Amino acid sequence: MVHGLIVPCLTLKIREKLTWRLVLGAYSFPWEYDGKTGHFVVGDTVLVAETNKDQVEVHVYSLKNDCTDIDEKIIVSFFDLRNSYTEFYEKALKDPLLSEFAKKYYGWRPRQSDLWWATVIGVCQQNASFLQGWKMLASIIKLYGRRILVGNKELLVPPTPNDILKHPELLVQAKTGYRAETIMRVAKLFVEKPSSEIDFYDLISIKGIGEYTASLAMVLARREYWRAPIDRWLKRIIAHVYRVNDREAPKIYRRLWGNYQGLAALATTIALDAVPLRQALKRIDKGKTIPSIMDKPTPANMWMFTEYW
DNA sequence: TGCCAGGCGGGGT
DNA sequence: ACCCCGCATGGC
Repeated sequence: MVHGLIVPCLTLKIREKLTWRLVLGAYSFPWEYDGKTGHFVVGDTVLVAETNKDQVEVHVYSLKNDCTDIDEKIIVSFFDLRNSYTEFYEKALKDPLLSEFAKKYYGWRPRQSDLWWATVIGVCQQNASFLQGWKMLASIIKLYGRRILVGNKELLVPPTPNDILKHPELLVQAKTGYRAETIMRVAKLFVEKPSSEIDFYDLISIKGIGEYTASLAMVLARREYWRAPIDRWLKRIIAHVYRVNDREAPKIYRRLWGNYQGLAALATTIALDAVPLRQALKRIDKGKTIPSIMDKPTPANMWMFTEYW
């Protein structure tokens, strides 16, 4: 149990209309988003985003009892407010798979992740379903038990690389299986080298991290949207939608999405509720290409399912 | 029960 | 460059 000392530093009213419900809610646990307010730990700060209709106010709190060096850039960067994403959405509106999603959620973009945790997210997605992977992540968070109190809200926070190295046995308890060894090697890298100096090649040279995982991490943490985290799931979907061989899928995706392959890949997982491949292909054939599952967790609604995590 | 699921690496050809 | 297999685990 860790309680940081929380100090309010600044508040910013945001003008951009971003389909905030999805910006704050996609891939969020219940302790991060409750349908109205988002709580996100960003480095040594906590961002609290309060929505009121389509108005949003973001408060930045310091975990270090010190507001020096804290400015609006943290918020701008976290939500990528400097970029409008129009080029992506122009493409998406014309795409057979993403047009409905783009129409309904125009302006959505991923929040910026911490590179360390983004890499763990990637590892937990390896050879596992959406639900299995995110259960692992929730289990890791709960077992290591880092918490921050913001007002009367208790935030659960992912373990640090040092936490992992100190208690590696909890990874097995979290049902990560053979991924535990990989996560430990990742933790070791992040202890040895400052996160800001770690790049794609550092990640991919770790045993257990391949192109998919490293690409996903760089998409989530660095917004390197030109990278293509194409797994078996997306490869088959691409082949199905654009009527090409599996083998040609990466080439076609690059041609179609160019600098936005990573963004398109993430949007696709949300649009199809990350259902397993067979179901995903059926959904595409039926034209159900926006989030629609309500009775179990999906990328779009996982914040509603307290009992699953 | 056995097999699959958002990968990966090692060992074959 | 390919192809193939094993790998922890949970869910069906």
